[in-house]
Order: sequence, then structure tokens, then C-alpha cells
Amino acid sequence: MCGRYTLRARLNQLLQMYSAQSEIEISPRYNIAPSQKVPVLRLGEDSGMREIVLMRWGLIPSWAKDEKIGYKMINARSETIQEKPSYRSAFKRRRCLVLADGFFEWQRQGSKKQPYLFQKKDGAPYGYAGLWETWTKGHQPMQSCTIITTTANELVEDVHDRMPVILQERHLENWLNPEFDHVDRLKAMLAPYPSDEMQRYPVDPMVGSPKNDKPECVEPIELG
DNA sequence: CCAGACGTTGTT
DNA sequence: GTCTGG
DNA sequence: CCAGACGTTGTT
DNA sequence: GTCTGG
Repeated sequence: MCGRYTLRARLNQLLQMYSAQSEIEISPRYNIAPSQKVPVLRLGEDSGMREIVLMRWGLIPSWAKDEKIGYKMINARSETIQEKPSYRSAFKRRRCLVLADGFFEWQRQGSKKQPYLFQKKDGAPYGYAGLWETWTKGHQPMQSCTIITTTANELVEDVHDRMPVILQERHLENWLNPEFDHVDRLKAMLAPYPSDEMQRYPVDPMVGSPKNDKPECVEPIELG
């Protein structure tokens, strides 16, 4: 699962890394929560060029009567994404990359919960395989997205049994391209990222509150 | 035919 | 919108 | 994901 | 317990 993550990278770095254009502004984030506006890489609907835009995290299907449904749609299971009514049309034509550089998972220890931060060994930014939709409320179109999950790798599994799909660079072009329709190849991209390219450490439980969006959220702590 | 769901996770 | 269940 | 609210009426 | 809000 993935219900909280970080994006500390600068926009310039992301634009360069993904050869993308953007008109947004962002500041470093240490605790991104569902329902917030998050930076997403996709192909422009008209231009076909890579662009980074802001979307609400929590996918609102086009047919929804009410945006509240988005609170439940923060993740999509890779195993069933193709069949679920809420996700299948986006899986065909509206794939994206949700930009990040770390994610949190909570380990349940009886009634206590211990959060851990997971990131790449070098701390570099990356992207989650994601889907997006447009939903129209009155005359106001709203774009929203979800993060695809898969089974945990060896580094994650004793904290939690699911993890977000970190998309391998080599798959990005086909993943973003709405014309690419090899379903089996798309699904094969939705695999756990290799453990040996990741690191983890425990962090302060204050990350639980979305109000705490500060550097202390990503500092290692000693468990005692 | 119409009505109702459409999601993931964790816990019991 | 589209599918499942009654 | 976790945290926090969860209600109505009347008065200031 | 369940839903909303961030």
C-alpha cells in the first residue's frame, strides 16, 4: 500500500530528469497525504509532450456523483486493475507517473504502529505507476490520480505486505503512451522494485499526522 | 427490466 | 459509464 | 495512510 | 464503528 510519501526534489531537477515541461510551482514535501494536489508526469492531451501537472491524489471516476469517492481510490491493485470499473478505462488510456522520492509504511506492533521511510539508496527521485481521470463538477473539471500497488519486496515485507509500483526508467515511454496497448507488457511493468536498490529506516510517529510536513518526518530514529 | 455497486487495507 | 445481482 | 470528528438549538 | 479531511 502507499498512503503517504515524500517529494523533496526541486521542479528543475524533475523537468531535466524526465525531459518534461511544466507551469506549476512546488516546494519540498516531507509528508504528502491523500486528497492533496500532487505533481504527476503525463503526456499532454493535445501536445503529446511530457508535462508535469498537479492532480488531486485519490482517483474520482468520471461517472462519480460525488468527489468523496476519491478518498477510497488512493491505490489500485496491479493484479486487478484491468477489470475494476473504476480503473480499467484509465488503465487503457490515462497512465501517468506520480513523482516521489520516498514512501512511508506503518508496521503494526500490537496496538502500536511504527512508521518506516523507504527510498532509493541514492535518494534520487522516481515515479510510481499511476492512473488519472478527469471528473467534472458543474463546469469545473477536476483531475485526479491513483498510485498502483503490488506485493512487497524483501525490504518491505516485514513492515507491510504491499508496496507502490516504482516504475523502471526503461518502461516509462510505453507506460505513458496511450497508444501502447500490449496489456500483458503493461502488467509486467507493475512488479516490485528490487530490494537491493532501496533503503529503509524507522522515523518519528509524528509523520502520522498530515499536519506535520517538515524535515523531521524523514530523519532516522533509534528504536527502543 | 431496474437497482446498486464501482476500492484497498487490516482486522475479526 | 458499465457491469452484476435480483 | 492516519487523525479527528461524530449534533442541534439558541444565544452572543 | 465509520466517515471525512489532510
